[in-house]
Amino acid sequence: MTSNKKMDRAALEKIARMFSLFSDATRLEILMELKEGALTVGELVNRVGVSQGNVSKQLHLLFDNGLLHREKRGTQVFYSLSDEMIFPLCRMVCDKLNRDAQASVDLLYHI
Amino acid sequence: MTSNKKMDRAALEKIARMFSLFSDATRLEILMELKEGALTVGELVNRVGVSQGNVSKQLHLLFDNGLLHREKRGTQVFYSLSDEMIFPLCRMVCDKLNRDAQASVDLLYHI
DNA sequence: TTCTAATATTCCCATATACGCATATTTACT
DNA sequence: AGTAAATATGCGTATATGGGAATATTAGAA
Repeated sequence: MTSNKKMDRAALEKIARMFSLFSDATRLEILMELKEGALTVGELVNRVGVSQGNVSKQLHLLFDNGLLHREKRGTQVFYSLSDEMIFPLCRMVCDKLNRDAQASVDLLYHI
Repeated sequence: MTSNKKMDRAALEKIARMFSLFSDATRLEILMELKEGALTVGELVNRVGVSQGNVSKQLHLLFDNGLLHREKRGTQVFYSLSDEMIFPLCRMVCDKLNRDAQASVDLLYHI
């Protein structure tokens, strides 16, 4: 786990796959909307600006990869976060982007 | 920054773009190889199992997005990490994958 | 059962991209 | 200048995928 040995390709592919789940704005938006709690597919369709079919597909993708929890209630399906990891992850990326943006400002300032 | 307001689409696209840089095993491998310090393109070609042209392209992609530092020395080019963010990011993803794997084991164990 | 609402799935299209190969470019050295 | 080494770039291809539209499926209500 904490070894220094080179990470093998298979492990890197799994990690890459997980990152790829976060590499789409629509999926990120879905995850953000779920921050406060479970929502139905329909409610997510209302909030995110894409088709119902697409929302459903993205939800399944996230669910299949262990990022969402699913609960059917009548004809509705409630999805909720099964892992809060996404928030600190986004936070780190945001901080990096902000650092870069600030660096650009500093550069301009220097002129 | 710490507001609760909904993150807008443009911000999410930027974040998604950054995640997409980490969503390829070859790029992750390059980043891992650079953990101990700067390496030339040629050395990276030796360590990562893809063509020279491809390594060069991935390096440029990472460089253009502010993840690598570049230094020409004669005919060689040394690339090094300009941001260590990738390691805690990978760590969190790894931990998540390990939790899931462990959960699978537990599930089997339960039978 | 029939109808309706909610969700899932299929089909198709357009775009993105990882990759190898070949070639161009750059830099140092003779 | 000419050559060789290192890196970058252009081209073509195969694959992946986000998206909408249409359709199928599921489950409750009448």
